[in-house]
Amino acid sequence: MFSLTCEHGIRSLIYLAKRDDSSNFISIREISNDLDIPFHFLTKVLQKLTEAGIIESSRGAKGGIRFLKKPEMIKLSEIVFAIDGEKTFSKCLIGLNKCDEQNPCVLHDLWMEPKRTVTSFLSKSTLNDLIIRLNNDKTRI
Amino acid sequence: MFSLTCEHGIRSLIYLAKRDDSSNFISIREISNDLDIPFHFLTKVLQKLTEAGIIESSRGAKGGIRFLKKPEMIKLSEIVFAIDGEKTFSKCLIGLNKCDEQNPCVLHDLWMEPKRTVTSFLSKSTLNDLIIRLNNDKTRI
DNA sequence: TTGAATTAAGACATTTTTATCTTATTTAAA
DNA sequence: TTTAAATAAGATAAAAATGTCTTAATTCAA
Ligand code: FES
Ligand code: FES
Repeated sequence: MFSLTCEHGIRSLIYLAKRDDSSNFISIREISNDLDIPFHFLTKVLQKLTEAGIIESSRGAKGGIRFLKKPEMIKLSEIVFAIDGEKTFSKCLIGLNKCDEQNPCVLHDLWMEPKRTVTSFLSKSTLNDLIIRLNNDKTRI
Repeated sequence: MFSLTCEHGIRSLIYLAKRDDSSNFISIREISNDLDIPFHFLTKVLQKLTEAGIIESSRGAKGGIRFLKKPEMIKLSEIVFAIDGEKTFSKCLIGLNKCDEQNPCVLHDLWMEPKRTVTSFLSKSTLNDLIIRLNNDKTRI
């Protein structure tokens, strides 16, 4: 559903939201260790989120990343769009060049409703909505 | 959402269902030309569908592929599972090793409903449900 | 001011996906 | 029986995604 890169990005931000004291930077090395994501791969994933203005980074001692936006304002859809691209869920299911009412493929009409529930899930869910679930100690990142 | 391979598979079967006279084989070269899919790539895609028992193939003159099952019995989910794998929509959204009520990730609960609408769309839609939409001449494969 | 810690950036390697090419096998019909 | 037509299968190539390594730049604190 999402690229591996995107999965790493989502998990990192959930981790960050859980740990966030909103003033200090959290080191990428630490995220990498705790979430078991290859360090150098992760730095590149997080650079995308930095470019997207979701987080900011600082080099050097005490460096790392922290939120630019508040976790209650960061929607899952922003993260997915920043990493996998804006068109992630608006492309035609069978890869035709356009996807709209004027140019429907055979799947188009039937796909609209499930598509709506997916995109609404992504655009309604914020990082805060997600981390509260960590109160249940079964729940994993 | 689907791999390109899977998109090609779905489009080919829709094309086949539209053309099917159920007794003759339709040549892969023809499908390749009409749907603008690279021929040798397409033969491999269709081999997966043959292995899955959805279609059968015949070599030689007058060869090609035809349905083994009736199009009204072939669900979109079968095609997707045959090509992209059984777990295409049952894997954890953020890539954790398990996805069930006993091992939920932070997204799990919120994902269940949109996931249900997607999987139900795939398991309810048969090839026949799709090709009737081709009566509308706007509709494309 | 220097050194240690840390991310940025770019080169490189590996794996997976997508695409092409060649040869073998099968089928139908002349 | 021979030939043309077609898919099967396997080798190879190209592109994209994933993963690693090295060097540069930056930051903090001793
Ligand atoms: S045109 Fe194919 S899903 Fe909309
Ligand atoms: S455990 Fe992650 S979606 Fe179910």
